[in-house]
Formats: sequence, structure tokens, C-alpha cells
Amino acid sequence: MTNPDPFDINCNSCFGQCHPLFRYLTDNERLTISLNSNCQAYKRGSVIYREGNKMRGFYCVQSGIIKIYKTGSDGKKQIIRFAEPGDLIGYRSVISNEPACTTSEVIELSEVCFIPAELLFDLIKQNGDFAVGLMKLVCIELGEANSYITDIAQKSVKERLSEVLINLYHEFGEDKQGILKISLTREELSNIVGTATESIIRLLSELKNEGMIELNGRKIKILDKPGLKHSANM
Amino acid sequence: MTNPDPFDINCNSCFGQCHPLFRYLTDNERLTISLNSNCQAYKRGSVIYREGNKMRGFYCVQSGIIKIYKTGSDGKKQIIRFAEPGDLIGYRSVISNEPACTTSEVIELSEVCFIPAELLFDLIKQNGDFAVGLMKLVCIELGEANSYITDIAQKSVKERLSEVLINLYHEFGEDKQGILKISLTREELSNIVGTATESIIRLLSELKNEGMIELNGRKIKILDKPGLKHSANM
DNA sequence: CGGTACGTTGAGTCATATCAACCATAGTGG
DNA sequence: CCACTATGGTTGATATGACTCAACGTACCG
Repeated sequence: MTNPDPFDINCNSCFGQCHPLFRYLTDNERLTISLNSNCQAYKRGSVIYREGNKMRGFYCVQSGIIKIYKTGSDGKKQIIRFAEPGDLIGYRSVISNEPACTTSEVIELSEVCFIPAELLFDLIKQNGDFAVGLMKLVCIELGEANSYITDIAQKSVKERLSEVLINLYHEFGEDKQGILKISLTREELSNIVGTATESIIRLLSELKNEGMIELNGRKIKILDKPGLKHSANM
Repeated sequence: MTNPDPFDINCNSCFGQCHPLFRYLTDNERLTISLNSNCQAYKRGSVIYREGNKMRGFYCVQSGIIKIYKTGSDGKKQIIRFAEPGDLIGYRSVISNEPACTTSEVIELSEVCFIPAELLFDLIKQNGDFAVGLMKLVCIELGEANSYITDIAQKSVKERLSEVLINLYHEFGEDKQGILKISLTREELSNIVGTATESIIRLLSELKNEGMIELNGRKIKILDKPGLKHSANM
């Protein structure tokens, strides 16, 4: 339950790393944002915003990895997605004007830039290309959510785990030794797949025995991508 | 596999019944739309657009009920949501510029108005209030999808069925005799809950025996709303 | 009158959750 | 420096929710 305090950082070069969306902005708009935004670093375990919070703005991720999850009625976490450098988080609740429907918690040391809500609305209204771009972003996320619903409802736990591993590979890639760059606990994996931790452990070692993956603690190496995809029924 | 042809209808008064979103439009914008849109009626079983289709525009529902579903890798349908009078369908794929990720099929005789994609983009760029309103719509849908993911991943089939019944009540209401206005086959219910048809049948009669609901073929009457909510773990 | 779609019930099986015990590791405070 | 505690990982045994398969009933429709 530790929740380390964030700390201010210097972020002159914010927009360099930011979402391609910001390319649509005029110099003037960019200036307004950099005058009104506020960058902070958060350590692993920090919560950037919590389910139920009223959102006064949204965030742009400069570095690190963040998990976005919902808490079910029995307290179990369900990871909805991850945010990486360039991603925006929290904008959904800002726009829909609802309390945050998810919690976002840092997995790897992250630098995050806060941008107040009013600026977001101004940009949407002033800059049509930005509006279309942002809307495209939400629509893609919605499409992914729809697929996720179908998968969870219809696939077996093993199929889902295989699919999750493939997705993590596509999203985060692997290092020189072929190890998945994102490192998750078994529990976090179970919170993505939507199952018990023990099931994840058993199925991971099944996949290992089938030669699909190699395991070394939290380090996961995918050995047989086509095999895994097949196992995921993709 | 029948797919009755749609037929043209007169739709002078389209915008009267349309989504509140359209209130943001100027008279001029409204005129442009009514000159370029095209209303048709579709019978039960008709498919308005099919998963994988390239979308040349989106639709505004004037009357009727439409189910929006995805087909899983084994061919099983997963109903994502329903569309009612005033709802927009198909806009997600238009904006994200992807092929349709769902199929929309008519459940009850529907009048539907087609609006070409270019007009949508023009409106977003020209009319800031419209842009914000539409974005709000997508964001709310995304929030609902996130809840759905969590529910399907964590709740039992019976909890989900109870919740679906409550949701159908809120969305469609009941007639004078207290019977849910939307009438679904057991299979359609199973395609919402994400389970086997037989399970739905058994659980419906369990809920009946517990005094939660009354059954008469497809007619479902909710007797004990608080009880159902409790059974849904809401 | 036969066909087709829908609904129901029973029996058997299997995937997955749950419960419990145990080990490894690392951080903490006295 | 050591005992203590928390966290994460693993394994086995057991229970059960939910699916599958199969048979049959029912109703409507051309």
C-alpha cells in the first residue's frame, strides 16, 4: 500500500517525445500548453490517479510504463491496458466528464506531464485536425476494448494467456537476448488475462513444456511465435 | 441466413428524432446533411453493415432496435451493445478508418439514416461543440466497454445474467404489465452474457425459482429489482 | 404436413477456481 | 547481524461451475 510521492522534473523538451497527435498543434498552442503543463516523475507503485477521482486534466507519458486497471466488485484488479511513452492517459474521464473509471499505477519509473482539462477542450474546439486525431485515438481504443470483450467471453484461459504474450511482444518488444521488455509479476499477468494467479503459473509452465516460451523468473522469452499465435487461436 | 433487402423511406423529419448531438448543428449544416443523407427501413434479421466492411459513412437510428456484435474466432457471436432510436452506429470505424469491427443486425424493424463519412469529418473540423459532443459519446462508450471487460473477466455467469437483465431494464424499460420491452431469444441472451444457451436457460429458471423474475417464453418480468441487483453483485 | 428455429432437460466431463502448504528473496528494525 | 515480515512464486489436492453432447418438445410457417 506504499504510494511514494512524485517529484517535479524539468521538462523543456516535453513535446519532442509526446504523442504524434501534438504535431497538429500550432506553435502558439504548443506554447500555451508548455506554460500550463506540469511534469513529474513517479516511482514504481505510485498511483497517478485513482478510480473515482474527479479529473482536473489528463496526462501525457514521457517515459516509463503505467498500468491502467479497474477494480471489480470483489476487489480484484482487471488491467485494461498499459501506457507507454507518447501515450495519453486520463483523457477519457475528462472528456466524458465522469469520475475516473480506472486507476493508473506506475510499473516502471515514469515521467508524466499533466495538462489541465480546459486546455484539452480548447484544443478540440480550435483545432479540427487535433480533434479528428484525438477522436481517432479513442475510436481505436474502443475497437480494442470490443475485441477484448469478445476474447475474454469466448476464449479459454490458455488461449488468452498466449494472446496476451503476443500482444506484450508487439507493444513492448524484446531485448537483444529475446526477452520481453516488459516485466510483470504473475499476479499482474493474471490481472490482464482475468484468472487466478495459480492458473497463470500452471499455464506458463505448460507453454514452456510445449517449447513456446522460456522462463526465468519474470523474464519471459518467446521461442515460437507462430506456435503461440496458434495456441492463442488468432 | 436470410437477409431481407432494406427499402427507401421518406425521412423529412429525420433530425427531430435524431441524437441530441445534432442540436449543436447550424441550420446550414443540418441542410447539408439532409441533402446528402439517405434513410432506409430494415426488417428483422437485416444486416446494416458487416464486420470487415469498409465503411463509407455512419448511421443514425430513427426507430427500432439493432444489435451490434462481434464474431469470435470460433464463429460465436458476442453482442457488444444495442442501438435504439437516436443512437449512432458505425461511426467508430469511420473515424478510426478501419474496416468495421462489428456487425449490426436488426432485431426490431428499424428506420436508419445513412450519412457519408466526409460530412462527419467536416462537421468535426468545423463545429467545435459537435466535436466535443461526439467525443464525449465515444468516451462514454469506452467507459462502458471497460466495465464490461471487468465484469466478464471476474463475475460468474449468473451474476452477469442478473446484471444484463437490470441493464436491459434501464435501457429499454418495461410495458404496463412490467414486461421488459426488449424481447430476445435465449441465444441472443447467451451472446450478451458470453455463455452457452443451455446455461442461460438453466439460470433463468433459477432466477425464476428465487422469485427474481417471471418467465413466459421470451417475455421476462422483473419481480425483485433489488434482489436482482444483489444477485448481480452490483 | 414436413421443415426449421427455438426451447428445455439430463448426464457426463473438463477447465478453472479455491484452499492450503511451502520455499525463496529482500527489506526492516531492534 | 539476525530474527521478522512481506511479497512473490510454486505445487498438490479438491471442488464445482459451466460447457458439451444428445435427445426431445413446441410452435410457427410455407
